[in-house]
Formats: sequence, C-alpha cells, structure tokens
Amino acid sequence: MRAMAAPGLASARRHLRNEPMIENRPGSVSAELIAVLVAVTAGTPRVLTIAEGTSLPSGPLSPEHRSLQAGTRSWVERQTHHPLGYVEQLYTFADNDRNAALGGFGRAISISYLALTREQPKTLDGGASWRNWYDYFPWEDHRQGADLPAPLPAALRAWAQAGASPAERRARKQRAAIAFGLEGRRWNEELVLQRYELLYEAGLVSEAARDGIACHTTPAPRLGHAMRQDHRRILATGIARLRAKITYRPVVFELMPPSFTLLDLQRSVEALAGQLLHKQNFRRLVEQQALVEETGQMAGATGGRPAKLFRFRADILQERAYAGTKPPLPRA
Amino acid sequence: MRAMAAPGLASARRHLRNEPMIENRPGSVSAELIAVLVAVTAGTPRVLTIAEGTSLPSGPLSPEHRSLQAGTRSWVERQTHHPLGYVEQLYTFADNDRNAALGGFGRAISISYLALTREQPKTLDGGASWRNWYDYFPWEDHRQGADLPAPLPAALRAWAQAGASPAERRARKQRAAIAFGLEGRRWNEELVLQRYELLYEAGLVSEAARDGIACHTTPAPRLGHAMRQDHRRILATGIARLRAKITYRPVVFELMPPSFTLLDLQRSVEALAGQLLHKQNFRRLVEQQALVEETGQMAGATGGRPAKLFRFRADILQERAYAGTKPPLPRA
DNA sequence: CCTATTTATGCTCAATTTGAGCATTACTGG
DNA sequence: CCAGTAATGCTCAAATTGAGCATAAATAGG
Repeated sequence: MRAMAAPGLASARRHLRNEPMIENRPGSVSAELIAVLVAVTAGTPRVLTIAEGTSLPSGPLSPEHRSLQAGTRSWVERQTHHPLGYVEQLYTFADNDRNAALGGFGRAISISYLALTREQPKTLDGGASWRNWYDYFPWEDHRQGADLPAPLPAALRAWAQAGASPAERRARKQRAAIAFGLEGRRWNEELVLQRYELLYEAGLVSEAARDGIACHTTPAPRLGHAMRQDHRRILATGIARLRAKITYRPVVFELMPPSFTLLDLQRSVEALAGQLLHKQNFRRLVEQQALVEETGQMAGATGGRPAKLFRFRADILQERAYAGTKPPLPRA
Repeated sequence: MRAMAAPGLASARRHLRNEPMIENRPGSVSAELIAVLVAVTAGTPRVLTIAEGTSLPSGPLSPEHRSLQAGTRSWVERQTHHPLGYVEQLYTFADNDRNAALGGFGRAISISYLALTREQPKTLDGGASWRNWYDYFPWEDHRQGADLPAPLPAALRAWAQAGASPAERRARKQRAAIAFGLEGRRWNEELVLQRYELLYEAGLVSEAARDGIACHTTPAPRLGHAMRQDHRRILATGIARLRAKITYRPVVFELMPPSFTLLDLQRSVEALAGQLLHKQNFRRLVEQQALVEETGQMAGATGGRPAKLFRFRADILQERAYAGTKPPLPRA
C-alpha cells in the first residue's frame, strides 16, 4: 500500500516544482464546453438545443479562450447574438465511453455551464432551437395538478418489486417515494437529477434502452424526449441547480424583460419551479426584499385590473447577487 | 458575426456524429485532480496538504480511473490509507498561466473535489500533513470574538479609498462591508471565497504580491499562510461549500467518530462554521430532526455531568443525504 | 461531607417567518 | 349596470427561531 502511494504524490510534486511530466502525458484529455442556456418565454422555461432538440450546444475549449467561462460566453454569444447575463459552472464530466467518439484520442472531459438570458427573436443559427424543457421532463411540471404522467406510478412500483432482495426492494421503494413524493411525502422540486437518474436506472427513459438497461414494465414507457449522450442528465443538473438557486439568490431577474408586473415575475418563477405559488405571499416576499421598484407605469390589458410595472433595483440586486438573500424567494 | 458562429456549431455537431476532430486537436488539455480533504480533529477543522502545507494534494487524471470521482477517491485513499466517506465535485479551473509549468503542453485543467474523512493516526505518506484550515484563513474563525485580525479593518479602508473614481470607492466600500460584515451588517460565514478574492485584489495575501498585485497599506499585511498556485482559492471554495452544505445536508456525520456526545457534534459544526452556536437550540434541532439515537452509553470525564453518547441513524441519514433536510442544521 | 465548578439537559417565551384566506379595488366586455 | 378577471391590502394561526432560566449530575478541593 505504501509503495503504491508514491506515484500520485510524486507527480503532484513534479507539478509543484514546475517540471514537465514526461511519462506519456498522463492526464492528457480533450475538453469541450457544454451549455445549458435557459430562457423563460411566455411562462415556459426553454432551453437552447441543437440537432433537432437532441443535443445541448457544445464546442471545444480553444486556446484563445481566456477562461472556461469566457469560452462558454464567447461561443454561446456567437450563436445567439446577444450577451449572457448570468453564467455559472455546473459540473464536469469525464466519460470513458467517449473515447471511441474522439477517434482514440484519450478520454474526453465535458465542462458544463448554466447560463441565463432572454430569448431574442430570429437570432439563432440554423439547427439551433429553443425547446420547452418540460418536453424532456414532463414529470417535472406540477403547475396543473400534481399528477405524475400516467405510466409512472405503476412503472415505479414494478421497478421496486424487481429488486433482487427484500432489502433492495425496500430501498427502491423508499427511494422512489422520496424522489417522487409518494406515500404522503411532499414533492421536492429540487430533486430533478435524482428523479432522472432513478428513471434511467429503471429503464423508463430512452437513453436507458440505448445503454442496454432493462425495464420491468411492458410496453416499456419512454418518458420525455431523449437526448444524445448524457445531455439530458446535464440538463437535469442545470434545472436542479436553477431551482435551488432561485430560492436564495435573485437570478430570476436575468430572465425577465426590463419592466414587468409582479404576476409576470411570479409566472416565471413558477415556470422554473414547476409549481404554483400563493400570489399574495409571493408579492409580500418580493416587496419585503425590496428587490424591485415601481416604474410608475401600468401594464396594458391584463384581463382585469391593470397592474403596476416594476423594474429591478440595480443597487440591491448587486448586493444580493453577491451575498445572497436570507429569506427564500419561492416556497411550496 | 454570423459567419463566426459556424465553427463552434460545426465542431459541436462533429462530436455528435462521432467524427474525430482533425484540426490540431482543439480542446486538448492536461487534466489533474485536486482534493480538498477535510477532517475535524479535537475541534479543529483540518485539511490535508503536501509540500510543507503549501499545496493541496493533486495528481494527474489517469486512463485507468473509471471516473473523475473514482480517480480522486483512489489516489487520496492511497495517500491516507482509509476510505473517503463523502466526495463531491467542487469546481473546475483552467489556468492559462500553467502553460509554462507544463512545458508548453497546452492548457491545464484542474478538477477539484471536496472530500470528508476522519483523521487516522500515522497513515500519511512523507510530506503530507494535516493543517488547521484557519492557518490559511485566520479571519474566518469567529469562535473567540468577532474581531478581525488587527491590520484588516484599516487595510480594507485603504483599499476602498484607493479606488480610481468615487463610484469605485463606494462600490469597494460596500463590497468590503458585505464581505466582512462591517457597518452594522452581520457576518456571513459562507462568503469565504468572496473574502479571499477581495483580499487578493487588495494585495493583502502573499499570492497577490507573487502575482504582481499592488497593496495600498505599508507595510503590506500578508494575512494567513500562502499556498502555491491558486490552491488557497480552491481551499476557500471548499470551505465555503462545506459551510453552506452543513446547513441543509447532514454531512457533518462523515467527520464524526462512530459515537459522540451532542457537544462533540456541536463543536465540530462550530469548527467548520467558525462560529459558536446556542447550545440548547442546537440540541433541539438535532433531536427534532431525529438524525441521531442514543447508544445507551455515557461519555467519560467531560468535566461536568456525563453526557449521553449518540450515534447516527443510518436509515434517516440515507434519506436526508438523498433529499436534504428542510430545517437547517446550524444558524448564527 | 460540603461547596464551588462544570457540563448536560429540560423547558419557557417572545419575535419572526410562513402558509392560507378574506375583502376590496380597478379594469374589460357585454 | 353586471359579470368576470386580476391586482392589491390585510388578517390570522401555525411553525420556526433566537435567547434565556432552571435543574440535574458529575468532579475537584477543602
């Protein structure tokens, strides 16, 4: 054991002494940047895709990029022709399966970013399109009733029953209950990734079939639109991160137009969270946090009493973006 | 603009069609894994270092690693000779400055991980050592009074005053106030990275001097121990993440021995948070969350009334680790 | 044995925060 | 004028949080 420890430390120290590594370039990989670019348009959360909605936009990391974030920013801006408001690193994946895809050039690393914008008309390059993210995750939208898509409850039961041992069956059952808010538990909108991964393991999404994972329901349900590689998993990661983020940091603002009504703002938050919020409490929260101020103008035809228009307060926003807000923005 | 957009999309699509990229291997980098390995021993939060405490352990990503996390796990375990409880990806950095350090092999990517363990006696390889993390961030420990290290308040004022324009001076002042809880604001223990970055920009840490950043205080204070490259920034990222995490996920448990008193547990949380907690409220929280159960035994000489020993409840723990806890664990 | 000291543990209380709902106001379209 | 639809103002009870008082059970020293 002791002897085995040496190589790791040794090469770490070589780094530190600025000596180049000779031994066949260990750690050499190719790197690509993948973006989960989100906008909310007309109350629908949308994500930028390419290849008929089957891929997230991605591009190789290039030497001229000053930094990873700058790289992401630069080529996403090239594609969408407008600046990104908010960019945040999501996760880094290394996929051994991609060796083949890269012509034997060693392993590939994908560094994914979450970015927020407003959708601009007619700026997309051919092939790119905005898609409702609930096309990929229909079970995540609880704005119209909390019912899961039809085949899900039975399919989850079948999966739990297919466990090899009683202990595994119990564990599966509990896991499904937590993830999907079954058995009297409440739905937790932040468990997007956990739900996707469970469905993958249970063979209920096409990617699982593609990767040779069995399903215990016939005919096998294939929930939501599939994506190539693990892009849907990355999208799930992005959605989960965004849902968590809006509860403690005022990032919704990046998704809103310069002025908006409080209901507009609420609808956007609801679109992201996939859940409806209590209107009066939402207002109370927003107002008490003093994140917005009246523009003095009123919104046109809302269908009822006209609403005041608001804008964000730049000063407060900066502070909150930096330090976060104490009281959460939404809450089921 | 349109024309420029093509390359990004084109190479993204090439990925998707499984075509190898020819053009001089764009995106080829070397990758290393860096670990922020944390333990809490005798009420002190400690981090594993190498090279006399000036570096975090790091090693190249190697082809035999199944995944990034497995890679981190494997060589950290080799060095410390015991299994890691919890491993979580922290952040991925690409540093152009490292080109030289790698002998012109192109850019280097560092993928950092946060890992939690208990310190085991005598298992370290030569050169590695556990260090109190407050050696690197003395301003982060508020357990004995909330006073900042002596030169800080004046140095922060000097930095704010050195802003080029009135607007910049105001912005700097506000930023310092938010980060360090000045001007009647409360200290936010999660802003570890923001504070380190501010001190770096203000020239108040050695790394800034190394990188040629000016300081507006003489003699220039050099707060805390320095580390090589950007390892101190990575450590700050890890501490910030851990401080945030313990408020909504029961990760402290990875740092505790099999049985412990409630005060032991509280001291560990306090060590991480850098702040003291109200004892009775801490108990109330832990008990109400039902995360622990009595072992039936009592702790020996505590100096006063003997305390009950507790252990974690495996069942609840699993669930919480998966879904998170609603009520936060500590709270200033 | 008695006392001061130290820590564990049980319990109370007021201030906030949260979740939910009622009531009123101000528009639009018949 | 009336019905329908939102916006907006307010109230209320439950739950959570922050702080402190009181008591119990040990140890060390006289």
